[in-house]
Amino acid sequence: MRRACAVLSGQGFWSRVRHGVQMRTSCKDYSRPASGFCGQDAAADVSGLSLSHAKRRYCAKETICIEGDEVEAIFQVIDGTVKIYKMAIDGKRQVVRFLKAGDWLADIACDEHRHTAEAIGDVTLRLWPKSELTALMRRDAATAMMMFEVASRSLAAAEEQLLVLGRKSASEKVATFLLSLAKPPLGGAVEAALVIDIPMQRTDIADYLGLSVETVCRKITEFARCGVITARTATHLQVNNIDALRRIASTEGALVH
Amino acid sequence: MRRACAVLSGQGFWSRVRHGVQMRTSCKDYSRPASGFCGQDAAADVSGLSLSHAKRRYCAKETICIEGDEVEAIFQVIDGTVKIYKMAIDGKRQVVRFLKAGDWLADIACDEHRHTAEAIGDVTLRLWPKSELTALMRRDAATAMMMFEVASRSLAAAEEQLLVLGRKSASEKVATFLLSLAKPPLGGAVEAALVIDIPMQRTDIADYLGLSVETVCRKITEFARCGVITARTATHLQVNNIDALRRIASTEGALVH
DNA sequence: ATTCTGTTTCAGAATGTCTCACAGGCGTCG
DNA sequence: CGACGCCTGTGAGACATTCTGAAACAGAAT
Repeated sequence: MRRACAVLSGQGFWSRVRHGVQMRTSCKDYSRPASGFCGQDAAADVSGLSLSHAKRRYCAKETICIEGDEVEAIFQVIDGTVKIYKMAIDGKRQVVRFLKAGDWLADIACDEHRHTAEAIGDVTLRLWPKSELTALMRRDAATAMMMFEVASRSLAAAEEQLLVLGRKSASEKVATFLLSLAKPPLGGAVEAALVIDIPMQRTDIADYLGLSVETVCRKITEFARCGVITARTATHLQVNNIDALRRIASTEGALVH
Repeated sequence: MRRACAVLSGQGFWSRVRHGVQMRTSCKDYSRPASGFCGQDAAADVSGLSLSHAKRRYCAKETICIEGDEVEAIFQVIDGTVKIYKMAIDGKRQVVRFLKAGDWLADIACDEHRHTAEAIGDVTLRLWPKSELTALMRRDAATAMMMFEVASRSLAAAEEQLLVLGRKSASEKVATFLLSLAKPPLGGAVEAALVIDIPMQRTDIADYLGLSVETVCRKITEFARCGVITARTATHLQVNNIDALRRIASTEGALVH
């Protein structure tokens, strides 16, 4: 049903990257300033690896890698948001997670990508050839340790999401999701008049939370009606009462019934 | 509601382990032969670590570690099954995964346990002090690499489970679960007259699949009525038609209805 | 400005799952 | 031995969410 993939296979991946060839077409110009910071997390810097590695820009909706393809590269998001999803054979889709600046996609342990990655909006990535990183990990304990921590963080997030998917109601799911976006990106940013930016579409949110698009829309509208949030635009919400949102996110089943 | 935990805190953990003191009481005798193999996976052996490390037996329903407690040890399951779960503040429970022989629980990257671990039936673990393993990982790339692979495997399993929880129906969930148990433990074991052993209770399965106990029971009965499986006892099911089970597990939404 | 495409929202009907209640089997314990 | 608790299995009704189809709406392209 939704399959638009499986068009471009994994051959010649690196040559395409190095020569800057677009894997998908119809891109705009890259006039934005390139934000040069590399990861918000200190531990996210690869000590042993030269940071001069291939940076690559992807434009909105461009596919970065496809589930089932051979893993040739590991990447870290420098700027933008990437969605990672899996598809069941019957077309059902599950967004596994969203990657923000600083996050890694490190499928090194398997030969095939376990998910499809797609750019939401324009995205800048730093790419590392799998073979190179693997070799480095084998001889440099610090790098291996760092990658272990990357994997552990992903695991913690995935397990947190299991609780959300398995045991939370639609309201709780949406509230939890909004809260996860409401986290100030880095220090500062107090509670008052918190405006959150939602780069992904409602469809993606639905597939991330295991809901239908309609339910996601409805719940957001519902929160707005209660005054908990104010919808400025579809992509910008203002959180008026973050405590109420927190209550909805976790205690609903216990208190409200 | 279900909280029986938080009784025993993490202090003196290692002394209890080394002296073989039971964390919970009322245990039966340990008359079973101790199966001495360590992990079914070649990669699961820690090359640099002495295998003479503390082995510890836990009896059925004994708590191994508690969510929120300080992480003092990493363990590998030698024999038996362990369930790993998280609790929401309102008492909702989500079983994150079940650990079989050879599986690891390696929460090293964080200071606090992200989940509670509890023995299902009697269990034998091999325990490694966190500090020791961390130190070894820092100086031995092979160990760090191995732990990275352990974390990656867990991540792959968790992400697979996200798809199950988020996008599968009750029938699909239960069928998928039964199939995961039906995997022959190690080579051999052909299709014909496959009998699967279910060590965990219906409640645990329900909390693993994000269903109610009743639904789990109902679906298993349903499969039995269709002749796909035969229920010998509650803990032993015979799979008569594994292909039908596979169909139910993945294509139901697409074909039927 | 106008068309086009895709997103967001809405409402009613259909359905799946949960909740609540209870019965039977089994082992434990007094 | 019977009482009790725990786990499993079953039924009927209530509820939440999805499905279906349709209508506004926005942004991009023409």
